[in-house]
Amino acid sequence: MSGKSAYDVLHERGFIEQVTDEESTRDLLERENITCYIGFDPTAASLHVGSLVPIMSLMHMQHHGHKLIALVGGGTALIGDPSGKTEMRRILTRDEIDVNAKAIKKQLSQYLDFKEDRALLLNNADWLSKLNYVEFLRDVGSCFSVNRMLAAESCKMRLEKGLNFIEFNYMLLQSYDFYYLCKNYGCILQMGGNDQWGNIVAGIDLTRRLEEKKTYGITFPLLTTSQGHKMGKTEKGTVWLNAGLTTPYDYFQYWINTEDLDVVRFLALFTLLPMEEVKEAKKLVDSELNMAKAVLAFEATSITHGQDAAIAAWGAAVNTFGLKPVNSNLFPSSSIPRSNDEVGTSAIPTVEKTMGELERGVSAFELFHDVGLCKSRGEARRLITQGGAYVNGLKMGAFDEKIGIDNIDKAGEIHLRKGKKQYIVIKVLQ
RNA sequence: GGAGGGGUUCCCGAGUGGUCAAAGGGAGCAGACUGUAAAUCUGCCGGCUAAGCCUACGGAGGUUCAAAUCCUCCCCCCUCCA
Repeated sequence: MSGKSAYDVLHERGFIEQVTDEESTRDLLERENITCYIGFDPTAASLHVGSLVPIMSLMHMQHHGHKLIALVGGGTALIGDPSGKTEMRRILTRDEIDVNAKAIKKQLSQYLDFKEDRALLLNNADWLSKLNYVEFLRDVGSCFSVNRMLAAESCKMRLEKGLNFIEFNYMLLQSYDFYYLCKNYGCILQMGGNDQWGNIVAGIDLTRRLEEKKTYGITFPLLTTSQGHKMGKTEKGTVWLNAGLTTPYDYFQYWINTEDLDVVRFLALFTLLPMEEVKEAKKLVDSELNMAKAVLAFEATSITHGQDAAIAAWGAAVNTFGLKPVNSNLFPSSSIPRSNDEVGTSAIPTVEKTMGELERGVSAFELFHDVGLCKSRGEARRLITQGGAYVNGLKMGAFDEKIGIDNIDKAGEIHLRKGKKQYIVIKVLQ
């Protein structure tokens, strides 16, 4: 990397929302290699796009030689963090959390290098579950002012709705984590979403009181799209990082559908392309802006699913949407293919059918439902009646029109399409 | 523990015996317009080859020709008091 420090990089790429002590944090990251940590909630078996900002920040930190601790909150998930949430969430069982924690550990290894202790994966259940209540109250609880906790922004929202004691304790546990990591692993920087600000500051206070050590905190902006939508949520649900839950094709589609106003911001956050190239994208409009979206989608897919999957997803987009190749003068650092010569279709969602199933013909609305394009037959009926269903590029007329062997093309496939964006290929097996 | 207020379709939220598959809004889907963007306009928006039937208004019973609406018991949430 260049002469830039990790702080500069995070700063210029838009990762930084708040810093507890900006000047000394910047100095620190320029001067020495430190250990930092971010917590991940094991409330699901996979992380989703919402966790990508922390993950990317860790990647940058690692590239600059800092040591990482990815903390899986196996212990704190038993409590449930109330910060920034309007309602209490379900408390998971110990077993569920353990399963999730393992999956997340594995997932993070795709992004971060855990070799030779360059990064550590820890589970706070290892120490939190051993705590003794009375001792904890005396040693840690005494350091917290309830008045202050109540005044915290993160608490206010919940005070209106109701907050029970177990959640109210969350801050103490997360603070204890930071103290523990500082003491045992020399970790002096905690990062997290801006909703974690209160917890991070509390951890810094606690560490200072118990260890007499200065520690630091950085928070990331809580991303919403320029429409105000949460990142990583679509009509289909959460966009997961696990290929089994969200296919690379859908993942690519998620990114290429980025709103105009978000493209530059997202290129900076979610790709590793040099900032000079990212900044160039500010000038792009129309078809060139769409190329920038393609690059964003390609790079993001490549980071999460690998380059082969990214190329396949890109190829599918070329086939289905007529995606144009990206001009060679744009984003020279990107390895996105520059021509459409060797495009495969493998990444388009595919369903297999046998000849026998199609011999007598299947009513169109049944087929659209079976194949998963419509949630119910009724929806499929409406779709077709309203003129939003296509077979091999031709608009369907009647909802009960039969689809059968006559519709199979030379490649042995039937192409179904719902609206403009959803494609399914039926592969007919002999 | 006492008093009061609530739990309605994906979400918010109206409805307090039939006209209710349930107003309105949001989300979503489709069409037009476009750039796989946004905005806008139009249609759709529980299931079922469907003028009918089935499933739905926290749960279980009951009253009634008829219940989301009335009664009984139970569960959960919120507010105030302790």
